[in-house]
Amino acid sequence: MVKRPPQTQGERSERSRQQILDAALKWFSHRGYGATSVRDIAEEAGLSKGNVYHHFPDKETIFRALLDRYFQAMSTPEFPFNRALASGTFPDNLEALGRAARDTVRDYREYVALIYVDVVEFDGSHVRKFYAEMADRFDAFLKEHGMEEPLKSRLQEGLSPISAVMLATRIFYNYFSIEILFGVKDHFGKGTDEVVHEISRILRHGMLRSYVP
Amino acid sequence: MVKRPPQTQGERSERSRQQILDAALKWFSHRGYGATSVRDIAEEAGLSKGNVYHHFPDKETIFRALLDRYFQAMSTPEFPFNRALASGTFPDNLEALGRAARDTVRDYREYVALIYVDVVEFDGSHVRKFYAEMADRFDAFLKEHGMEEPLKSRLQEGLSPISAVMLATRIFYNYFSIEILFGVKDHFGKGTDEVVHEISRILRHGMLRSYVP
DNA sequence: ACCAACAAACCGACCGGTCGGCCGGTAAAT
DNA sequence: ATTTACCGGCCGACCGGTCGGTTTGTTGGT
Repeated sequence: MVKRPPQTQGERSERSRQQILDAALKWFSHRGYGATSVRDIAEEAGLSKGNVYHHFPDKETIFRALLDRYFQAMSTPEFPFNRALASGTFPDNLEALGRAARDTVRDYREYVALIYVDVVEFDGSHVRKFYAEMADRFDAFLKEHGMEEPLKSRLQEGLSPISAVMLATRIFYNYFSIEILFGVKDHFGKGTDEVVHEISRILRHGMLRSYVP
Repeated sequence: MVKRPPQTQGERSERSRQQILDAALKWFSHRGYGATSVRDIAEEAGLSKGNVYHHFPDKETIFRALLDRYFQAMSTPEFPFNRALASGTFPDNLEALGRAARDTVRDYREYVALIYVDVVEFDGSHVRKFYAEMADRFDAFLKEHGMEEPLKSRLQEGLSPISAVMLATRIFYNYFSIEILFGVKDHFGKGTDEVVHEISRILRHGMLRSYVP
């Protein structure tokens, strides 16, 4: 006697919803929004087109739901990059942040592609808020973890902790976006680990030889 | 008696070609490849759809021609960023490079959007080569301008000039892509000029206070 | 009995690409 | 200098097929 899960209506409904979102993520991230048809999504999800419209009012709502999924995931403490940021002392953990950025882009590459889709086809209207609030989120994060003051005392005179963290975050995310999304291995002309180490060194101590003032 | 330019066939043909490319750039960069119709392009160019197919064998060739246009422009010495790189001493001219990156993204924002389109809808197949060869291009550029050795002697032990230039280039381009393409002003939480200055400082001397070893 | 979950038929608009043919510029033949 | 033959630029109709969204109807859990 197999234990058939009874599967209530609510469970079935939620399951279909997620199937639709998963299918839409796959298509939107590989063909863009406008070129993806609701038929493609329905077929990929194993449901009828009518059913898709039963769960979502229209195509754009599906797209927005996917970006919400992503931004919500990025805001939890369990998010790999946030874990890396919280578990070490910045900027001593720059190499770990680099690896976390790589893992993030690798695991969420389809969502990152969605950002490009939004910038092109929606003028960035769905992602703008997220990027505009990024600095404030890092600020709150540093304060919550009691990192701001100790970090500030280690930084160069007049350098804000937020700028330092933002800079490191952006360069690592950008590097691995090109490696993973663009499909370009070693575009700095050398291996990934070496690049992460070199970037970390430069961010910590600069590219110029130290000079005695 | 108005001096009507006689306009030979060849001139007319070239003019139509450019009108098609300009129209295609506008649509591809705002709606993506798949969601842009050849009718849109023809209408925007003031030509018939049949005529578009007289000048280009198919839709994808138009897209490729646009990316070629862009990459060709970026490879000339007259390109603003290349001029800035050639006209100062790296990394003393980081602020100038930052401004050149801003001007570039501003002037070529539609082409930058095309890169996102290619990554999403063509898996990056048309832009991959350009990014894969970027480090080599910078290497050749530095050698041609006799910058490599003097720069190397100023850099930290074991730091390659290419990595230094690549890092600076990527972070500035990325910063202004978010500002201009994503439409997010001051996403580091402070004004643009200040960010460029802060990034330049960090790249040159690091974020950490100097220490006596 | 009722309503959520689903499928399928359907709508008008639009898709990329092709086609036949018109028209004016170009050049060889006269 | 004129005629004639040709060619490239160009147009609009047309092809089979697909689009986002709606409507209608069936099924099955509650």
